[in-house]
Amino acid sequence: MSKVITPQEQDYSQWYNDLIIKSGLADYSAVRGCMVIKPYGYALWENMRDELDRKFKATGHVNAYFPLFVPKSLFEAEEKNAEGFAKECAVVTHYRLVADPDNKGKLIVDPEAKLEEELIVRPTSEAIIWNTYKNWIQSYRDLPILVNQWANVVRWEMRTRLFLRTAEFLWQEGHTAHATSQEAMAEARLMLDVYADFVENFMALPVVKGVKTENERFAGAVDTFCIEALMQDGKALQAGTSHFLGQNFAKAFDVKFSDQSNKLDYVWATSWGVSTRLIGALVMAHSDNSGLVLPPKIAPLQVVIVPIYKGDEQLGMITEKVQPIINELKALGISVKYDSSDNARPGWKFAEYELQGVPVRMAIGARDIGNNVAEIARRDTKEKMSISLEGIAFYIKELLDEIQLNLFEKAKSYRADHTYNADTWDEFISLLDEKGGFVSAHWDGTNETEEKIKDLSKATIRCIPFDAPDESGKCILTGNPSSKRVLFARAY
RNA sequence: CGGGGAGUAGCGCAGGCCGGUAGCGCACUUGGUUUGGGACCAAGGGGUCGCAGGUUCGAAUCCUGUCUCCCCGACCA
Repeated sequence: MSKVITPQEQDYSQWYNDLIIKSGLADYSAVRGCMVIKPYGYALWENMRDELDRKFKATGHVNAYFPLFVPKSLFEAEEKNAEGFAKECAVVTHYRLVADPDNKGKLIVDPEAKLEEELIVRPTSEAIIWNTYKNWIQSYRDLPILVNQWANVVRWEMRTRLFLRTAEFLWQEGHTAHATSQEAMAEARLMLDVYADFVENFMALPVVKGVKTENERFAGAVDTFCIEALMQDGKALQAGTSHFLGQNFAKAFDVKFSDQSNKLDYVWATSWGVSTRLIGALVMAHSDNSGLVLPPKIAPLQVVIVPIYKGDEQLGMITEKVQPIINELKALGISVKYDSSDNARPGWKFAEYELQGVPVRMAIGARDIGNNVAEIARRDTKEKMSISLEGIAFYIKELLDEIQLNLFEKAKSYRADHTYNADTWDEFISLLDEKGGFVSAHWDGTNETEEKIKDLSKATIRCIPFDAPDESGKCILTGNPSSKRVLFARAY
C-alpha cells in the first residue's frame, strides 16, 4: 500500500485490488468471478441504497420484486425485437442432484431431472418484467407504472474485477411504462438527473451527462443516456445509465393499452440502473496512498475517537471527558466510534482508520485534557489541528461538510486538468497515451469511424455531452465535417 | 478462448533444480514491560504442502492427469 497512483501505471489494478481487500470492503470468493462484499463494503452499499431509494420515492416510484429465473422463451421474444444482446448467462438446465453411483461421496446432476425449458438467471429483468406488465396494463388509467427493483443479477463475464465487473452483482433497475413518448422521455431524463445529483452530491464525484452513440447504447433502447466519471488513472467509468426504450419492449411483449379515445397503442418505456460498480468508482476516484478516502455523507463511520492513555486511570479520565462529546455528535446525527480497545496502539489505529477512509479522527490524551483541547485530523488533506473541546462537536459537524465539498472540488479540478480538446489524430493519440483523461474531439457521426477509432486507439466515445456546444469542425480520423465535439476516453 | 503467473498454518511467502521427520514473517494464546504515527521480551498453539493417480524403502519436491485463482488480451445490455 505504498504505491503511487499515476496514469496508466501497469499495476494500478493490483493496487486497486489490494486496497479493496485490505480496507475490508470485499474479497474474492471461491466462486468463479464472484466476490464477497464484507460488512464494511455492504454498509457503504446500504448508505448508497437508502439515499437512492429516498430519491426514487420522492419522484413517485415504488419498489417491487420479480423472479430470479427467466424462461428462455422470454428471451427469444426479446431477441426478435432487439438483436445483439450479449448472451453470456448462467443457465439452469436441471433441478436435482443425486449421489454418484460410481464415486462414493460425490454428487452428480441427475440426468433424469432435466428441465423441459431452461431457466436463465437474470442478466437484467426487462424480459420477465415486461412479460408481467402485459397483465397489468389495459387502459391509460393503468399508466404510468413506475416500479423499481433492488436485486442481484448474473452475467457470465470472461474477466472480472472487484466491484467493477463481477459475475454476480447487486443493483437497482427501474422499469417504467408510459402512455406517451414525451412522458417516457421525460422520465428517462429525470432519472439521469437523479443519478447525477446522487453521484455528485452524495459521492462527491463529478459526472458528465450525455447520450450514448448508437454503437454504445443498450440493445433495444432508442436512446441511452449516461453519466460518465473520470478515475484517478485517467480512465473513464460509466456510473449509471437511463434508457428511453420507445415502444420496443412493448412490441416484443405485446403490451398495449387503450387511450382516452379508445385507440389501442403500445406503451412507451424506460429503464435505468446503477450498481455496486459505483463503489469501485468511489474507490478509484478518491483514494490516496494511505487507503480509502470516503466522502462524509457516504462513510459508514464519520468520526473515530482514539484515546491515548497510560493505564486504566487515565483511560477512565479521558472516557469521562469524551462521553459528552460522543453524545453531542450523535445528537447532531454524526456516526462516531470511540476506540478504546487495548489490542492496538494509537499509531496502529491511526493507520487503520486512514486505510478505511474514516473522514475525521479525534485523538485525545492526558496532555490534551490539561489544555482542554483535542487533536482533530481530517482524512482528505491529512491536516492535524488542535481544537478546543468547547463546541468541538459543532466544529466537527462543519468540518464534515467542508470535507464533502473539498472532495468534490478536488475531483472536479482533477477532471478539469484531464479534459482536453484534440483537433488532429496525432494530438488525439498522444493525449490518450501521455495524459489520459477525457478527450473532446470531432467525429463524423458514423459507426464505422467510431469502430475504427476504437481499434486504433482503444478509446471509445463515452457520450455526446448534453452541454456540448454547436461547433463545426472536422472528424479527427476521416476529416469529414462534424457539428459538435464528443467525449472520448479509455474506459473500464 | 489465447498468453503469462500462482496454489505449502488465518494472511503473506520460502523450500522444489539435487526426494530423507514442515520452515519464515505477520496474526493468534499466556505472562511481563509498554502506549502522542503501524511497540518489545519470553513461552506457546496451529499445516494429511489444491485434488487424484504413478515412480520410490521414502514424495511438498520427480512423472501423468485434473481443479481452482490472479494478471494481460478477446468479451462486457
